[in-house]
Amino acid sequence: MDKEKKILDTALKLFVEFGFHGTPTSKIAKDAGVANGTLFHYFSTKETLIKELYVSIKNELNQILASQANPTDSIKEAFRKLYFTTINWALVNQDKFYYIQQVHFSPHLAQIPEEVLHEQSKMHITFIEKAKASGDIKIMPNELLYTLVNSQIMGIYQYVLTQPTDQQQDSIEQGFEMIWDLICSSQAKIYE
Amino acid sequence: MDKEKKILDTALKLFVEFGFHGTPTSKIAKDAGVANGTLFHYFSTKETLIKELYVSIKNELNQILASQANPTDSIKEAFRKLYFTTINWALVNQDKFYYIQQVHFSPHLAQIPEEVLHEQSKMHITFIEKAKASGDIKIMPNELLYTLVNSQIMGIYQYVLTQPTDQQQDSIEQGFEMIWDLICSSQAKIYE
DNA sequence: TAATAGATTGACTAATCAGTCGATATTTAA
DNA sequence: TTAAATATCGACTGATTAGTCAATCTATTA
Repeated sequence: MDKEKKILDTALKLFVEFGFHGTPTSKIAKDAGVANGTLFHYFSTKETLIKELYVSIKNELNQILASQANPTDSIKEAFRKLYFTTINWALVNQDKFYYIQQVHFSPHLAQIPEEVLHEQSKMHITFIEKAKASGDIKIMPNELLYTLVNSQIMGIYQYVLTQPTDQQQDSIEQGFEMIWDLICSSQAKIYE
Repeated sequence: MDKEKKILDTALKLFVEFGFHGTPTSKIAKDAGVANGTLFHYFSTKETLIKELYVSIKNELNQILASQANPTDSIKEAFRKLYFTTINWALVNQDKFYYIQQVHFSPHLAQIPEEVLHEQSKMHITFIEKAKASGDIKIMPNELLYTLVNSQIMGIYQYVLTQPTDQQQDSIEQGFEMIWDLICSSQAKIYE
């Protein structure tokens, strides 16, 4: 297996379990089955490793979301896909989803260039603008809409985690109706 | 000034800015104006300091919320107070609010005993049960309600942070209408 | 006053860890 | 086949840091 990838995988597992501080690079290398120096051959510093792991995970999710997009979908359908795909991806990749938050609430986030972060949310912002233009969505600032949807997804995800597997999809569905109700314009609702 | 409190205040500031790893105990002691040994007199380990800081902050917020509670308030009014007080407290105490999330997405959370965490959310859970019994709130699991409200508060808070001060209260108000709309029973809505 | 307990100090240490480096192996390209 | 480039190794180091400790100071109490 590709050693660079092995290092990333191992780092993810250890960072999530023991935190950044609690994970020495030597342990990452050892668990990944590579020499100490090899880790620094691929990632010049520990900080670089932390950042590149973050970016690779965000890219993975974004690529999956992009692959689902279908121009002929209605706004609601498109939004539904975004929501379901994200939550289900998070359920299958709990470590990765957790790691995103872990970086988000750490000083490492400030080390990631603004343009990289912007690149990550670009797709969502474009979608939001399209949705608003369609009139299916309440008039509100883009930022607010983005933040609300994000936090709702976080909330539902966290709740679903506490549930038995066979009830999860129902809850996700309910969560979708709620958030859609929250953001769709009442006008659109009437004619729905 | 009380040295123990000075240490906690300094630790908060440094942890938020530089993270747990990036903040040596020696720097906390120095910035707090106490000797190295004094820090360990009050907090036997760095881990203890991290945990006690978390608990003290949560307690502070909970006490403020409890002091606002008024038994004669309607459910909506009581919920409104909870929501407004939390967000406004968060705006005034951004470091503390951030620190709560920082601990939440770190391995340190697992070090805090279940009973302490439960104690922290007890008030909210009691309120949720009262609200549900009143019929003003949609029928849904306590956990879901709790998580949804929490994440909605996080979302609104984060959005409000990006806004100029003079528009913040309006946004918080709008956010309240949204979340109330999300959780109040349609039956109660009709007779409102 | 004398005695006890707690608070405070800062130099010190044992351990850890991020990152280096020179040597060796492997792959690629000419 | 040869040469250059890249990958891999792991012992090593310089710096850092959590936590200790014996000594001193301060407050309380009998």
